[in-house]
Amino acid sequence: MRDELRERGLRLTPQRELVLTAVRALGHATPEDIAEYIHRTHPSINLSTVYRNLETLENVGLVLHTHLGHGGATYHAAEEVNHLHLVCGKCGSVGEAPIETAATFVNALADDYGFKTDVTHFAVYGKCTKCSEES
Amino acid sequence: MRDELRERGLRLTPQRELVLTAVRALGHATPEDIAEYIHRTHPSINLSTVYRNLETLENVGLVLHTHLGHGGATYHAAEEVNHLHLVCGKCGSVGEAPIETAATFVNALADDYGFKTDVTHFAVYGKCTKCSEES
DNA sequence: CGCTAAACGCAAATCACTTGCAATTCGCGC
DNA sequence: GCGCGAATTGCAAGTGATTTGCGTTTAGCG
Repeated sequence: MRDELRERGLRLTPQRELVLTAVRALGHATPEDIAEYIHRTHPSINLSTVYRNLETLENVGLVLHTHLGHGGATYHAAEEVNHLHLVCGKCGSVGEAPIETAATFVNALADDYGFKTDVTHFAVYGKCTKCSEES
Repeated sequence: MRDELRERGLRLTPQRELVLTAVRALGHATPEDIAEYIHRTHPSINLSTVYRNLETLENVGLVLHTHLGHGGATYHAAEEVNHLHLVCGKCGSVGEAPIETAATFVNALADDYGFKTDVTHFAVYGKCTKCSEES
């Protein structure tokens, strides 16, 4: 990590390391979640520092974000993002499905429209099993 | 339209009609776009009125919204939403593809995970033809 | 060590909506 | 037609999430 940063003239600060650790520990996490998590052990870290570091780490490629709901983005460690997100519009739950499920769909878009899909960046929206049964 | 509204105890105000007209005229439009469009002919309409009417019209089923980018939602007339949205993360362009393209994908999610996908609500994210060629 | 650009903390600013409220107006009933 | 109550509007203030300006601190090359 230190090297990946230094290559781009960036520094490895304690705060930056904490943000990455938090992202890795939390899975799907909003900037707020991440800040709160870090606060438990390091109360002095500033929310804007968390935002700035998420951006930096994303540029370097160590984390990335996905849009799961109407609200804000959620961040993931780069090596963890190997699934689709299935967001339920009713109960808000976030399910997962292997990327391969979308393989033929992605290929069709590539072949017919020249569009290279990044299926992990946006959520797949709909209704989960539970909510479908209920209503 | 008047009737669809009245059935629910709602009124047909000039502003409400303007909002629907604007949505139909604009295609993919943010609330801001819609307000601006209406402002050209009716400068006195308030932004919050636009937001409130979009919500109302959405409840009635005359319009609906989709999440295309990092920013806000974009609204469509209900009868126009018969396509997927292909959002380019680089140039921001919004392409379209017929819903059927996703049919097998949607079925796979339904069969394997019991998840009922609404493919129009969120965008498909990736890189468009042009941007793929360039970089 | 010393220095300088990168990164921080903090407070204020911005953005995209949302809400409270008093004034207006639609549209059913007379 | 006219009145009246509830729906709707305009305006201004309020949120929640994120960004930005800036003076201070600090990582890390030399």
